[in-house]
Amino acid sequence: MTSMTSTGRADRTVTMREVAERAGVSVTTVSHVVNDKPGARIGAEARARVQQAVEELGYRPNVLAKNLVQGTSAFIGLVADSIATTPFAGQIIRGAQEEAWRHGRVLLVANTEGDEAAERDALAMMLEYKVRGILYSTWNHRATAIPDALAETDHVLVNCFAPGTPTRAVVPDEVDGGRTATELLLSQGHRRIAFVNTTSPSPAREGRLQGYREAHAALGAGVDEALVLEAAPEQEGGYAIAEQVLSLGATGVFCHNDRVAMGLYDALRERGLRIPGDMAVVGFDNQEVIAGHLRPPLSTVALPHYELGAAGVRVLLGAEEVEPGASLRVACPAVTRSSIAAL
Amino acid sequence: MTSMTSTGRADRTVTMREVAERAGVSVTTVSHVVNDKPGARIGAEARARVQQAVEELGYRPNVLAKNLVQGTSAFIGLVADSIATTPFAGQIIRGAQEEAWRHGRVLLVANTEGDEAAERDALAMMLEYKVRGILYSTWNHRATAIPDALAETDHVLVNCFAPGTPTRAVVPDEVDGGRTATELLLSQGHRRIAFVNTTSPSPAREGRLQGYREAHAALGAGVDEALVLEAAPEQEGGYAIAEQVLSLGATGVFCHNDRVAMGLYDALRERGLRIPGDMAVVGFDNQEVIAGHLRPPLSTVALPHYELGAAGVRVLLGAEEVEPGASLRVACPAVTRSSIAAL
DNA sequence: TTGAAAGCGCTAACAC
DNA sequence: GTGTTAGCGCTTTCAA
Repeated sequence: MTSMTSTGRADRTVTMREVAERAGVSVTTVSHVVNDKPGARIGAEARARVQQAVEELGYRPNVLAKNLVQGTSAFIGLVADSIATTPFAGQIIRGAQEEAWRHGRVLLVANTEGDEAAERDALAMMLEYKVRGILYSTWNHRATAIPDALAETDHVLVNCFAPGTPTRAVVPDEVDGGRTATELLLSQGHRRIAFVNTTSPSPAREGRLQGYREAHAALGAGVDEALVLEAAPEQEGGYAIAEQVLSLGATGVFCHNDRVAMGLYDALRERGLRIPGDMAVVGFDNQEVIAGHLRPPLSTVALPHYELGAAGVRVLLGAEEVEPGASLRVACPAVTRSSIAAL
Repeated sequence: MTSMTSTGRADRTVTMREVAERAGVSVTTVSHVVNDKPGARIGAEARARVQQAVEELGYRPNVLAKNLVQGTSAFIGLVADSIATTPFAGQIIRGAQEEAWRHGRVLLVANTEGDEAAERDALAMMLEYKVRGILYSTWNHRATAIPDALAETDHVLVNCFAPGTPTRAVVPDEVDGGRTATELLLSQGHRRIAFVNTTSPSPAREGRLQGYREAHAALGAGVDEALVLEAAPEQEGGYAIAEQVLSLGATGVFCHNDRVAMGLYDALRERGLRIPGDMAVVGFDNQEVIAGHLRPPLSTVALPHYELGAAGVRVLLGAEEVEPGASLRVACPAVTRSSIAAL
């Protein structure tokens, strides 16, 4: 047992040489045993002595030294523009983190909160740590310009894309999501489905609308363009749009996101209307705290953040193929709860 | 300019020796210039040549090599039990991340999602990277047992504590929080304040109740024990407890958390009651998506997750002093919105 | 089956 | 002012 300080820290760092000495073998042998080198003929007796020495000394290999000699690090960098604002970034990080781990890699995370200097510093740091590659992610799906430093290493964009560059990206399939959300309502017999889209231009806005149209088209049903509304993508927007939705005679609503749905819930309730009886509601995002706990729980479509992060790592490591300049589109699965009923 | 592959990766790694050669100086000189060594007498001319060479070659120092020779790494490990379940863990990570950065350190994050094997692996990994120390955190404030491997390096607990050990911890000040929440109501003249506590035993449960009592005591006001209720710490619990709160003749409620408050909102609204007119409501946690957007926006008390992470780093680095076995208590600030009105 | 030795990229004496 | 040199802890030929 090594001695400890009052706060419990082991004060000496055990090296391979010490293990070798105690086991009475060379460092080469220790290296072979510790790394379980295939094709290394080590006597059972020597191996045992090494293992015992490792145990007794509490030896931990120094990965930094190993990386240095091998010329490769196991690091993957992830720069996120915001881990504060939403729980979304957390899921991207988690997905990347776990997938990296599965491949024996370690994630170096930096959040820039949109600050350019912070971003530059973060990238420099990652490059100095000789990362295997960098994942550049944004919390909301959008087009972005990529910083120059990224070019110094392999990189993949996550939840964003850089039009007109050869950069590979992994993004949510908004069209698929819009279609899925609409189908949730169509499949229950609804035919007058209002779509409360967001007012801010974005891939989500265009994509989900297209999905809404496609879902109708697939059924040979037409879309009454009057049913396509717009509101600020927040509770307040959903609350304010209720009147219009009602006046249009819709029996179901597809909201741009869960927060809009939450606001709509409030407005409907104030009018004494019931969900899903008087109005079926579908959200988007699957923001747990909201969707899972509204009354009634909200049926919605999930933004696949975890999967985005995980796929990003796979693309970076070449485990998943994506053409230069292309985007891998990840499906947005339906999450059925109880805010929809058959018409 | 170094040549690039189709995906934009620089394919060669430039070393200090190459910079030295191109600048026509020794590596020592390069090292001095690059690190801006204090007390290094370098001629203006040589310095300029080095800087130019660095620029032209696109040289990036190899931190791993530097760490190796200096015997110290700039890594700090953070193991979190859950970055998935709540947005809270994200804030702890962010706080730790940014504070570490301020001290020139890099955070190595691992999330275990409660899995023991994952935790063991994560700790082993961090130890192998020769971290300066480890932050061990949980998403909710609670007592915890600490894994043996932690003893191998300096460590600090964040949002949890290990009773009966010399481990230092950083936790939210629940008593302060409970007092703050109660005072929000008391200061508006409310005297019959119901407290919907959680049913699960925890520091939060005991602490907030104590704070509730202290706030009353400070005013010389007694506490009617009948006003202290309990409910499952979720929307559903808040919804179900409404009847009791009302029957007690309370004019204000302090809810164990924002989700309980959200459920209570629903129940009050169903009865045609208005907030804050008919009932003033205070939550706890300051869970943005909820508290900031309920109708009316919820006054609450914030759990200082960011600050917990940041303080953890400071304690670990010795920038903030904490006795072995002691806990640093971080205040829970009030966040005033519009769910309270003067009586 | 095992060991000696070179060297990864860098820093830090110490010499010039 | 600037260069030489000896490692940091490890892997990896190559030889024994």
